[in-house]
Amino acid sequence: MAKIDDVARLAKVSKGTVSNVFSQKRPTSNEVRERVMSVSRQLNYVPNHTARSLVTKKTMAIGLTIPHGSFFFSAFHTQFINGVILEASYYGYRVLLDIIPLQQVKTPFLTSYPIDGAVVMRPTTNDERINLMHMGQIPFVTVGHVMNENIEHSSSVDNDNQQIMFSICEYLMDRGHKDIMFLNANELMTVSIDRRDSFIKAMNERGLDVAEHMIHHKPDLSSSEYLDYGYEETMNILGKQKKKVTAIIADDDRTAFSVLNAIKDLNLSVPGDISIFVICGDHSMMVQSNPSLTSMDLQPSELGAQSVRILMHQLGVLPGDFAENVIVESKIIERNSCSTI
Amino acid sequence: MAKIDDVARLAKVSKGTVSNVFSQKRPTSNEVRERVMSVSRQLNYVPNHTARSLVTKKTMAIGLTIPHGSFFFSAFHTQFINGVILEASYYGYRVLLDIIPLQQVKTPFLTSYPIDGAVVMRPTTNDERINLMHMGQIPFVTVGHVMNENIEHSSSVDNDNQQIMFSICEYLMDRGHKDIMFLNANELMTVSIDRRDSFIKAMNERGLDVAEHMIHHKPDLSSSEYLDYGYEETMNILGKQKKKVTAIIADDDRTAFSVLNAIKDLNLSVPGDISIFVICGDHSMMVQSNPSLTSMDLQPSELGAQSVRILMHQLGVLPGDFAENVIVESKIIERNSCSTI
DNA sequence: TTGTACGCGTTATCAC
DNA sequence: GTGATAACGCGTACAA
Repeated sequence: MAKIDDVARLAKVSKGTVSNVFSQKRPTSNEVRERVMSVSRQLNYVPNHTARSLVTKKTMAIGLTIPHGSFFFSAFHTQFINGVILEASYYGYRVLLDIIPLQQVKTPFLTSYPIDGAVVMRPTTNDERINLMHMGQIPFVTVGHVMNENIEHSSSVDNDNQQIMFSICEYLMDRGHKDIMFLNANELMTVSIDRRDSFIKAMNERGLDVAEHMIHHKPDLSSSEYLDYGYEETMNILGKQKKKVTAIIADDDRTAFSVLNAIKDLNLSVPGDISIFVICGDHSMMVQSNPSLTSMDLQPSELGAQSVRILMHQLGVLPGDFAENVIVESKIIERNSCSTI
Repeated sequence: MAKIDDVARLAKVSKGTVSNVFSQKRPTSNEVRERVMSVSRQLNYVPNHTARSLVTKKTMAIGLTIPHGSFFFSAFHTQFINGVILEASYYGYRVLLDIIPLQQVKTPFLTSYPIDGAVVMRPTTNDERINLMHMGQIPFVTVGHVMNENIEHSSSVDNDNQQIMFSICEYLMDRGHKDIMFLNANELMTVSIDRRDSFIKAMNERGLDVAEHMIHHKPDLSSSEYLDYGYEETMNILGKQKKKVTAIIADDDRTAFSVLNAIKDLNLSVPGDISIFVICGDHSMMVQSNPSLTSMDLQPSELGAQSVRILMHQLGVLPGDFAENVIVESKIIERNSCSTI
């Protein structure tokens, strides 16, 4: 690989000039620029990213940490990631995927992170990843709010989880449903805590109690039940335990589909016997299902884009003030999986 | 941020010793190690990744280039990415997501890539990304074979596309289907060329011609028809043009679902009137569909893992010889979307 | 085992 | 507008 000195020598200019030609931080004369570029092409020279980073202290990359225990993305994750990538590339940033293995490694981080900031998806209570960001002084934005001790302020993007659960419950209760089962996300995620609390609150406000068997949490990846969570819970509660359930709220598309299969195997129908409401539902997947699934549009792509934008503000790439905690709109998309009883 | 000198001073050792404690490239006495680690914790010191990279010439990251024109992942991509990430993390490597915008930027790369190697998904003919890797001397592995001029040898992982198409055609023809429509992937991808050729060959060998309207290619992202490709083509050929079609081969899950919707709107049924076969079908999605969709299991996760393994060989992380071109097994998973006529 | 000088490739900061 | 030189933070020979 050719280096800057080689170019400087052949173009009969100094290193600094070559640097300026590429970085465009200072003007250069046309003549010199042409010469430098010509020699660079000839030598197949490009500035060394690492050396540049060492002095600018910018890696031009942001980290994207995928949540604990959800290694198999749902459409929500996919859309979210798309939003992040697109927005980041807009500012010249790349995205470094970051997976924290469930089994914590002995030496978590034997080196600093080669990133300028991070987007943390779906934090858990006392999320270790966030403590590390905090300690490492790495600017970060979470999707879902932070519940770590010692961390007071931090940027976040989220939907209004309380409003979401209230809307869903209201929607179902207005249609006569009282026995609503909630298949929540993994219980470690703060967003699932928010939603559970709001679910109970919404039910209580209408004078309805929530029995313990009406709320379930997705097991984590290590569990053998991970993939068939929706199926298992539905078979267990509706089939084996014969509990009365007229509506099921499913956290994501996979869970919902899994529930559909269980309902079929129980010789029940949707929405005739059971209504289904999906929280994180991708439009194209909801539509293709039979019946099509009523869901909440959480705008995952917008969540991703917004989180990057906040990060860019923190990094000083985007100027001006910015809201530390942004709420992205969400609304009900009515399809054919909920009926009135 | 504390640096290595600070630690060395406080621990009363030299820089070199601190370096050795962290890199473990040379043995150090217990006593010294303890002292260094203690001071490091106290100072919140971690080695600087960038500085380390500058001298080791390794970034410990691999690039993952997502294909042109398929910004919305299908389950195939998701599974593949999972395989890549998991396998890479096993070797201590991170994954840098790399999207090449459709609109080529004027200055494609004003800097070297901060990666040690790359996995290139679904290359196109004369894929520009591959030329860049080639020029930049970056080791890479493609998923699907390379069709670039000037590039003779290159590592790749793939399924046996010819065998796949022959198996599918045989499967359908054995059930009496002669009028098979193929909704292929984007025509730029080499894998779609392989499959198209094999499709025609398989049909011809049984004495069947393939009319032009029986093969279609997914438009690229910029097209407004991108999202509803399967729906549009089905409505057009079966509905508007009233062509005879008894079976449809869909490239991926989204296309298949989209086809299902069209068939429903045409008041036809699956598999009664039309049989459907999916090439890249995610199990959990195929199963949930009604009827469940017969598909090929391409083992995307295994494709991902294998591609990383080959890359690790190229990088010298994994010792020994290795096959340059690996074929991953694929087999038909029979479900309920194909019938005999 | 430990300490030291030097190299890695670039950018920033001065002079000119 | 351009040239020389000092950082940037770490790894690694080499000498001790």
